[in-house]
Amino acid sequence: MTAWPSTVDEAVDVQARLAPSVVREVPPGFAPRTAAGLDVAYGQRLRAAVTVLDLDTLAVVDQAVVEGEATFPYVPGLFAFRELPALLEALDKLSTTPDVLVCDGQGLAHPRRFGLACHAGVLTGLPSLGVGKNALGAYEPPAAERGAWSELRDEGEVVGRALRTQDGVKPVFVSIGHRMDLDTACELVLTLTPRFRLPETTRTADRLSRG
DNA sequence: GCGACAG
DNA sequence: ATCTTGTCGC
Repeated sequence: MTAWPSTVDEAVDVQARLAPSVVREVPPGFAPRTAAGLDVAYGQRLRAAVTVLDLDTLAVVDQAVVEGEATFPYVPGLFAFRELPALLEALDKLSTTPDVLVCDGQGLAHPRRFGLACHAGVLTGLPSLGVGKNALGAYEPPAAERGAWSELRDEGEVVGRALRTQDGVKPVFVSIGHRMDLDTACELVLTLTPRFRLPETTRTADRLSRG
């Protein structure tokens, strides 16, 4: 439907126009049974992968891969325009609809409050959240135990959390995408990290994207 | 002006 | 993101 922008200015405009659509709360009775992991790998071409995990067993119950050309350069703050087109195609190829999208990157923790996770959520209408390996905003290191967290702030505003998913390892940076709240997002991330720093959704999608 | 800057 | 071997630790 909507064409993807090809310039930085157009992309920034798209973010400004879509940002007000973000819903910062979970749908009534939200009780996700599956979660999707989204990731993209780059080689000669890009490979977008989506895996769908059962939240009880963390087993992969569905997956899809799409290959394509990178149509937008990597520009901090405009990450979604590089990865989202292919990721949406992969989501379309799934035989099931996941209850929540777990994105590899930021959601609300973004200069214009519209990172990849927000963009993915708004365009699909699905609840979503972002888990970044690096932060955009400022934070104080959370306590060393798994489950400990501290606020991620940008320009004085709380935009996410630095969440420790394993004892003594670097925290991940969680922010809401769409139809989501921070408590629920962190709860989900902890469910998805029984053993490693990164969510199983991200890990399985990452493996799939590399073949 | 300079550095920092999700993946 | 990607270029890349061995190595330390559970």
